[in-house]
Amino acid sequence: MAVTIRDIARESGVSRTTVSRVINNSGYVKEDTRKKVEEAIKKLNYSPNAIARSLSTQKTNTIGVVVPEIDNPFFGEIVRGISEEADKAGLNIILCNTDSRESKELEALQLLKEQRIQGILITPTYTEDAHNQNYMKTIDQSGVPVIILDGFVPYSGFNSVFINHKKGGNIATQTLIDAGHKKIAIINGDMKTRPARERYEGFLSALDKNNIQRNEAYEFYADYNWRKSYERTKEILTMDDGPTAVFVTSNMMILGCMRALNEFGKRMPEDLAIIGFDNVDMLSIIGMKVSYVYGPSFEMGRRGMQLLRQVINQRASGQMRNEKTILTPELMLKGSEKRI
Amino acid sequence: MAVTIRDIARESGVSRTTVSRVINNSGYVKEDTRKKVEEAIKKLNYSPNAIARSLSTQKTNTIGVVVPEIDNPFFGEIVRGISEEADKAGLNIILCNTDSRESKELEALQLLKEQRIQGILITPTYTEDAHNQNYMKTIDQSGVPVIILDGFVPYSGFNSVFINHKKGGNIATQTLIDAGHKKIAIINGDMKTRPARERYEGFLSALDKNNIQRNEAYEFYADYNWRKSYERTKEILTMDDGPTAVFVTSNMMILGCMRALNEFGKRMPEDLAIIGFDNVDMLSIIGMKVSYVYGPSFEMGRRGMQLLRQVINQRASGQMRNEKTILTPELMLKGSEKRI
DNA sequence: CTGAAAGCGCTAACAC
DNA sequence: GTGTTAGCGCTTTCAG
Repeated sequence: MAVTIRDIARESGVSRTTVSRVINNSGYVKEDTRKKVEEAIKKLNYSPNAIARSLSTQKTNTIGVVVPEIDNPFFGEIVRGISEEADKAGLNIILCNTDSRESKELEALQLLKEQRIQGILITPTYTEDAHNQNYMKTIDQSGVPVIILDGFVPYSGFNSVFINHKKGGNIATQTLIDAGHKKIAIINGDMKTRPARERYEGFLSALDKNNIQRNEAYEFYADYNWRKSYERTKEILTMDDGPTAVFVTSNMMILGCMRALNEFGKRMPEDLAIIGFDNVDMLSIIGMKVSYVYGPSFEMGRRGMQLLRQVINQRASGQMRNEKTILTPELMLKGSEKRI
Repeated sequence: MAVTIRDIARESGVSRTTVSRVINNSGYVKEDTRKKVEEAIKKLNYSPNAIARSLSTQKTNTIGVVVPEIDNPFFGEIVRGISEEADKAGLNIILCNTDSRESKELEALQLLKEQRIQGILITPTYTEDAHNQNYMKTIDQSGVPVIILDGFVPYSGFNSVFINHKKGGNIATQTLIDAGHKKIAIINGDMKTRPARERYEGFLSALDKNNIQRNEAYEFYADYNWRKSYERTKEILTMDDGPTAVFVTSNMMILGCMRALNEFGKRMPEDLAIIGFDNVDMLSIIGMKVSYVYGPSFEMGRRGMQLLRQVINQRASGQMRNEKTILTPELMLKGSEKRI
């Protein structure tokens, strides 16, 4: 059915070996024969079979990417970063979306293993039990490098790229302090997750450094969920002796916060100063100038892919180091953090 | 290096064929031998080589997905829809992101062809010249079904899934009319693109049906760009005898429109009634209740994948029909369309 | 410079 | 029920 290297060989009157040579630009081949072969290729509209090649060379030039929700721009940006870097290296991407479900994550891992990919980049779903993690460990040790992107605490044994959430939390909080605030609240995500814990640490360390007493009444949790953040913000707005500023630690939660402000007819920073985390540039577009600390998702994808390539090469030369890349978030000031 | 079917055969004292049978659950195999084989598989931690299988069966169980910008949630949702449906059918996805560049689109197509994927789902980049389109035609005719998602006018010969943009434009405009508006503007995207053209048609047809005179002074273009839409909206707000309502035909453009309203301290629908297109639910979250016509991106992905499976089956049985699925957008009312 | 031959890991008639 | 054998389409020694 499909035209193979054999057909090209026949058509151009050479051996399959020679055809292979011109396709891969390897070894010597007389200019004349090369011409003939190339003509045959064009004539028969031949395109090499990557599957057969992979089987023969034991290299698929394919990597696996596993994310929890591809329609969240945070992950979309990661994937774009990976893709950009993968293109440069001529690597294909098999994408697996897990809907944040452990079971699908495991399936994805198994599938990728069968596809004999050269490496895996994964943003793991938060999970209490260690099953998937162990499986990833097994894969990694069996020779397929696994790179963790923005993973949770337990994933410490892997090559990985992290965002420095603690630093980010620190920057955010310090920014509020620098603007003159002393009564500072936090609306944080699920403390079982790494980003939430670390952002919280950064928050505390900034308070501490500035000799501001920690106030538990100002510490809220909203589970990365906009509805809950909306509720928490309403609480804040109706407190006696409430905070003058609040650090809202994720993109979805800042939306809920804005909703509450709108509903109460409150303005920032006059009524409440705000600083966010993640990319909420969209709010700037519509004219709501919310300052935030940007967690570089695109960059994380790029660096993850670079790290993967590096690890592949290292292992090829028998090394087995453990690499961590840590990215520092960037402060984006828009005015919402200013002093009352 | 890696453990193969041969090792399992040796370990369990049967032939490779038998091992293959238990792996694929095909043919008869005595319960006893099955046990033995399964144990060996577990013991040696064997995982079948999908590449070898693909070569042997001439089926990769993989499809290609080509999108212009994976970090735009519109495409993220499409991919999620595809992914969900692909999982059901046990198909893998090779993802190609083109950054809206023709050249990368072509590369992606070539690459996918070499990977011997079973079909392609593509949201084509708008392009003046027909080169990529012809290439896709060639691929399609060579036996690899190509499905177009939300494509432009020229892609009429392909199996495809479209959103009924005309209907959407009509619904949006009719909604404004029903709310009592007669002076209705449109801020539209690039008229070289299919969605813009069709939404415009729908806009006109609604006016026409209600005997409202078309007013060219109320027709604006902003190229799917929020900045331009911001500028156009400012123009609208400062017009003598300006419109009382405006249909803004894309998600990014509605953001620019909101910016202008905010800046001018104008309210909707009192000062200007608004209706949007695409998914702008995020605005609702923060408390800006903008009505819109939702173009079902997730659904488009799902249906595209379903269509692909159907086409694959049809062709296997020698048929070659041309299928089009057309999805009707859904009206999401939030109040911004109400009468002055 | 070019070709013969073996092999990558698996499946699928076909025979036993 | 199970094994033998012949590929799938390509690369890669090794000879020549």
